[in-house]
Amino acid sequence: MNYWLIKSEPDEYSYQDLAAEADAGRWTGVRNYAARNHLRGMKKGDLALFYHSRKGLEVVGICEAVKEAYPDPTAEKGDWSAVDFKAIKPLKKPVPLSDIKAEPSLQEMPLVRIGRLSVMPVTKEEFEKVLEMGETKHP
DNA sequence: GCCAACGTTGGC
DNA sequence: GCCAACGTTGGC
Repeated sequence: MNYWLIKSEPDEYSYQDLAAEADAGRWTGVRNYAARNHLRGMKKGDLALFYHSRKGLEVVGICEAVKEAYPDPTAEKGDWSAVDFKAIKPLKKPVPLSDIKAEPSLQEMPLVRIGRLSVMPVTKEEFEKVLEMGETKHP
């Protein structure tokens, strides 16, 4: 079991959009090699924090990988990957980036260190700490 | 809207 | 193969 954090601009694809999907939502559009390689490392059943970038700037919910990396159908050329996720549960209280930056145990997260990375691994400890800050128990 | 950080591209 | 220039992302 691995843990991840995925980012999306809520104007493009929000957690609410993912939660509204009948089955699972397709995570496409990654055009960054580091992020793509992380996508390919995901296994079915892995859990991910869903973060709203640009607008919101907060972790809003938890989702689960239900289909492992496959060729991104939105990529006209190049070697890119997509992963399917389903929403598990929203956080009772979204955890803003400012709180993550203020939490000493979360300073090593790529979210804090490498702002532009859109898919990143997080440790079990980091994952659970964010859930605790969002007052949601481990699903 | 601006600017910093990072990745990618292209000239040499 | 190096490095400068450019483009994109994302926080502020």
